[in-house]
Amino acid sequence: MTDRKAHAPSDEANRREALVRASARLFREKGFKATTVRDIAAAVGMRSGSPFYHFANKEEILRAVMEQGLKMGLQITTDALAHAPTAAEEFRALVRTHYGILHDPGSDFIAVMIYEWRHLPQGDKRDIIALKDRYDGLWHHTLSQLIQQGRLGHFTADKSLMPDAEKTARLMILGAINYTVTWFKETDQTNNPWTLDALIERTVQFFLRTP
Amino acid sequence: MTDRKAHAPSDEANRREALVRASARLFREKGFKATTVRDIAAAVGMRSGSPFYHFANKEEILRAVMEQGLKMGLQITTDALAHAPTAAEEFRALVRTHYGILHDPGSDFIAVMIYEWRHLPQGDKRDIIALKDRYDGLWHHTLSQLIQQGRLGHFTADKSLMPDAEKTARLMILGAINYTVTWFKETDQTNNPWTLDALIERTVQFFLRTP
DNA sequence: CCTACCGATCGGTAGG
DNA sequence: CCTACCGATCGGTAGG
Repeated sequence: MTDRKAHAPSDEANRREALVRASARLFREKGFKATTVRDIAAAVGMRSGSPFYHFANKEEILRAVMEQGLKMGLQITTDALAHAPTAAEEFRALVRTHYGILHDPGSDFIAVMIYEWRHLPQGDKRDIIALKDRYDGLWHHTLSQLIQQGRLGHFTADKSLMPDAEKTARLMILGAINYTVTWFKETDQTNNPWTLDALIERTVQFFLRTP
Repeated sequence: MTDRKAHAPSDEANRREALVRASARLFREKGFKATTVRDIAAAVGMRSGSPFYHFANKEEILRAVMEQGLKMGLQITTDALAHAPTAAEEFRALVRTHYGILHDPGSDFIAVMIYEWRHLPQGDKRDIIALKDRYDGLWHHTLSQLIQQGRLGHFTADKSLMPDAEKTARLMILGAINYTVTWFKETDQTNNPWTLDALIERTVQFFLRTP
């Protein structure tokens, strides 16, 4: 019954998806401005004008990269949290998952968001920020508990002196992890002590106080 | 005796300096690739071809921005450390000075280094890294003492389990501070609790354990 | 440091 | 999704 000559809707979606993934990798490697539409087209075997069949302009691709990154990030983080029995285990899951989002192969979307934020058109920023706020909410939930348990940060006992303790902790911890996009490269070298697993372990040990 | 028609060497140096400062601001605002040589020339009142009298190409300007930023950073940090009587006071001075390097008005050089590192030609990277290593050395000196005093990070008592404790602490703390270039904007709004001074205070309180 | 300019490249489009 | 193309812009240079 299906017309074999017509493309199924999923075909078009697949090509679009391929463009987004290739763009994410190129944007991360070379930057948004230094990546040409011709680079993107070539990466998926198209001619130079064809990406504009799927996207109105280059900025639309950037938006799609960030949107997909945040939606995937929200999904896998929610899943990871579901299996954590304690706040400390939640924290470990958050750190591990966030590092994965930044450094797993083929996962360039959030790194692009960090580096190329200023090239996103103003109007699109609002939508992306709304997604990012949901992601921050997951961290907020866990960090609040850990602070009340006195397991995060060297704040003074008097809570009134540090009303933004959770926000401070969140900005510092996520900042430290996000900044690894500028220097961390996983290598296959034997004896390299800075594997991704080691980085996760050291990060947790540095920030989380054992009771 | 001086020929009044000839430019003194300092005139040329002043124009070069103006180009570097204007470029730093533009590179930070728009990015290296999105900033045109015409933008830079216009910012100092030159015509489009004239920056090439001072620099061989656009990348040379980027290199000058980073080099000047690190040299200035080394200078003011060394000065700030000279007046700190204890390791804890050194830490406070390092945090305060580093935030100043990132957020003081007219101080865009290191922010550009963070964002535009990949656009620096390979050969230039080595020289800049050498300067950066000297800067890291200042932090290393202070952080090592604080770790031995047990005032930094939640490492286990057994030191052998965390041989890279100082490096971990340095990467996490400098990462957290450097990442503020992506979100921190000083505003004049009354009642805004996130002034630069508050950020410095919260950062120190978060990372440094009071004995 | 300016004038005048060049070759290359880029994002995007019309028509199929 | 391709072919063929355009207007605009860009880094950089020659000659003064």
